[in-house]
Amino acid sequence: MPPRQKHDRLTALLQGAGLRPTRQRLALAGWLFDGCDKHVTAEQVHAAALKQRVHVSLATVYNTLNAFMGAGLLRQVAVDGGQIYFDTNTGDHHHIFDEDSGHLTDIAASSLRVSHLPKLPSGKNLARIDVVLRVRVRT
Amino acid sequence: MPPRQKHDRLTALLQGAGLRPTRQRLALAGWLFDGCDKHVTAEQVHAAALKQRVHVSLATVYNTLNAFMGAGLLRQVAVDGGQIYFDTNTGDHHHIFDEDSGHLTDIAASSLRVSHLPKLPSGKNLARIDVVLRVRVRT
DNA sequence: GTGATTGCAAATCTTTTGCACTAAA
DNA sequence: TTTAGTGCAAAAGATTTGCAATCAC
Repeated sequence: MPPRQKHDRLTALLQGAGLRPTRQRLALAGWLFDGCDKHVTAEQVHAAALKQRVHVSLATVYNTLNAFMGAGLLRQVAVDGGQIYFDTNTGDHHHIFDEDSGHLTDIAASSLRVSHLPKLPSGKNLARIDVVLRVRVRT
Repeated sequence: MPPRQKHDRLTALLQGAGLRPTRQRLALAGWLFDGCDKHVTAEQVHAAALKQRVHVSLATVYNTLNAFMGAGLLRQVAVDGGQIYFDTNTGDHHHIFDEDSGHLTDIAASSLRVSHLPKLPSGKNLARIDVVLRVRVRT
């Protein structure tokens, strides 16, 4: 995609989410939403920004990621207590977590089936089902 | 259960796990493994210990929880990135997570069914399946 | 006795916040 | 011009670690 068109697409994306398309947000969005699904920490996003010579402070990375989350552009995944992973795939899907490497992979919601759900607490609704297949090398 | 018998049970539990039954470990184990499944943070364990007038430092609580984890007496649950939850139920089960209150509830593995699993990365084995049903009040 | 365990404080790591400054609308 | 967003540094929260004192074996 030509740079001009890319810029316009990102600007539309951010404005559509009610976010001002600032230079920092455009840079982060350009990397996050390049079409490849990602599972990243704030630190990794910061490093990626610096690598493409865009100055963004780590605080702004956190602020931006949280803003993107609030706008529904990103999701959080919880796999280990340590740090927060942001998932650029906001569609209906699950994860494979490699316990050896700490690496996350998406799996389509349709590639597995959860059935026979138990009764939920009264007054509560199912918001989402998160499935994590934890794998590791055979011991 | 009489105190003496309880003490012996806990001592056996710790020794069986290869851990020395120190006063602190016995106190924490006595509360953690009282028969009721719990989902707790280190802070909550520390508070519970102090409430029953057992002096344990927070650092020791962490060390102990990690030792219990290594011995397979506890498990970690990841639901939100914030802090680590320790689960006293090490059996095969899943969770309901109440997004409004942050409260976790166990559900028996048999109360739901995960089928049609995708192909796993080659050389890797399925270590565990974690399912979290995220619920909240109807909006 | 000897090595594991503890307590404390300090260090580390991740994330958030306050505030003056800058940039978008 | 008006308000949202940014950068920095400092704060906050969670967890780990170094080391001397203590305890279980």
